[in-house]
Amino acid sequence: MGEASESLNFIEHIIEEDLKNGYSKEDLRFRFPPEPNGYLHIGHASSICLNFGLGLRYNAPVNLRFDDTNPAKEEQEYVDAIKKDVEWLGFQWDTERYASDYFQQLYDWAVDLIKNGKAYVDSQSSEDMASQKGTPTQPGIDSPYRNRSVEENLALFQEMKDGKHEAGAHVLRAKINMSSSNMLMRDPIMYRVLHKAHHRTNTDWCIYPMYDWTHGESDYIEQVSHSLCTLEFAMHRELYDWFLDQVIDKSKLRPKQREFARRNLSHTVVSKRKLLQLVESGVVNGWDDPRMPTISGLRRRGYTPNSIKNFADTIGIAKRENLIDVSLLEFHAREDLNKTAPRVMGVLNPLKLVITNYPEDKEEWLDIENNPEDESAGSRQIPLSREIYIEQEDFKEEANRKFFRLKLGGEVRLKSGYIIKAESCTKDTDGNIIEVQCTYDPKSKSGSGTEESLRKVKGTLHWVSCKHAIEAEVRLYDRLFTNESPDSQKDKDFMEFINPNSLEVITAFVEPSLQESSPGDRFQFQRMGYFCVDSDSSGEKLVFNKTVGLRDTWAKIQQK
RNA sequence: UGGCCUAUGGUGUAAUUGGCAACACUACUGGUUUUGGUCCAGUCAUUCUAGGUUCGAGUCCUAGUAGGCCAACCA
Repeated sequence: MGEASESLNFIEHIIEEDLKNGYSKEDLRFRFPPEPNGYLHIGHASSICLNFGLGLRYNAPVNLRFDDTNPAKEEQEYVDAIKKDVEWLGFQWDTERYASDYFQQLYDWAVDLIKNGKAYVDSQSSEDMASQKGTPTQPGIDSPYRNRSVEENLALFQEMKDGKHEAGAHVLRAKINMSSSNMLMRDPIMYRVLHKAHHRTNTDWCIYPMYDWTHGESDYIEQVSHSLCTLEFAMHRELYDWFLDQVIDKSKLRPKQREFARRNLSHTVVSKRKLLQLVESGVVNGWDDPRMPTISGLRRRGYTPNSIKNFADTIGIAKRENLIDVSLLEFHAREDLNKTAPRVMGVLNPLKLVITNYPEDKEEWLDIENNPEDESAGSRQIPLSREIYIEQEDFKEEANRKFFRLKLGGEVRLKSGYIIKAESCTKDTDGNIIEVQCTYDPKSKSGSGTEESLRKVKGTLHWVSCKHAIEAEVRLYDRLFTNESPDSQKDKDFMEFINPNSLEVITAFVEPSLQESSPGDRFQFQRMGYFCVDSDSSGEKLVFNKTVGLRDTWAKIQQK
């Protein structure tokens, strides 16, 4: 596949530069390193596309590595969900790894560090250690335990490992520099005691390594060439390199960490912690609620893997702050679905329409194309009878010239059917229109080739035959937050911006062919938008999620 | 008061490394259309500011300004 444009992002420039300076292409290796403490979201999708995209571009292996060093938060459920999401996006990892695979190696290296006087056991409370840490503008002070003997450190660390100490009693710290301008270099913790079962190693360990000690060494073990992470880890790079220096064998490849800005999406939050909060507070119905910006939520909403990958490619990768408008994500959904989603008829807000000159007992099946964008999609038949449903907003008693739809005395075409003319309408006692009476021109049948069928009328309506229609639940979604950047408002919690109307459930009428649909199927409801069969759907009761509406020029005209 | 990072249309990303600021989205104009969809054509920028180097600066230099990040036994 030739890229239309050959513009490179800054990460690719770095790799190209490395290649130019003697790096062998065979040495390139990447990794996607999620922590299994939540579901993946659209921001992760961007990172997945970056890392796996690099793998594809350079024909290099990409590992899926679970950063599972904190059994207090991590669960197998998340591991499974993450694997499913990456696979669904269409990527294949080289090997499945776990940081926990390296616990023994990490431990052995830690012992080496102690022997080399590069690490020590600190036996203070976390409060005491925090108070000694200093501030960004003031240096910290040394721990009273900083100069313990190697023998004592070794013995204590062994006891920690053997479970002889309570959580919090001791930690292993790297001995670096308590007055570094980088707070992370002020003797960072490498290990803490934690009497918690781990989802993979169970109770084998009661000390667990910290992120900084684990991540770079894991990259080194896997011989990852370029370790890409988000900007908030930029300050960690110095420590990443320091830890690497302690164990590196010069004959092996030295991984390098580079940082990119996380992608923020408007009108939502992209943070596992905040998404968890939405789930636990019941604002949404789970991680895969179609309103969630999680990969599983987008999948259930009806997004395709392609739409998400194209989105990620389009927004690219850089180092500056950003807030990507959700309309760009929606564009990619439409773009992909337009080419692939079969068109069907579905009336969301039904208004009954009677064709008074259409025989009472007559019904006919009309040919209709499945997708005008895809000839090979073929056609199907839909039933017409004397009584049909049209969309409420498609009829007005009177309207100006800009209204192309049905009005009294006006004509309109029923999609793939006949031209009808509105003669009269019926209202209830409140003045609401409850029925429209029309006549049709029997010679105007679509595709019949008659002079009448070739007549141009301005409007075309979608419709379904009353007696053939099937009822379906349709879930309409709106943005989850009313603010475009809910979590960056000063003095306001993001929960204050929740849109109370983000979900609307209605009963619609859809064409009978949809009876055969199954969960995950995606359709375009003609003139309305893209819809996806929900996992709650069954033969008894069809349930559709609205993925995204069609572009609506008419709505814009009305606004003026 | 310290350190690190970043500034290009309303939004996101480019710019052959000093040579006509490009692509996509959004918005707005028109055209086509049996989806007010799709498709097609067009419009929308003092590259944060001020100086400097240069025939030539988004790119290099100097000084500012603005924003983000950094003190969890989280990752």
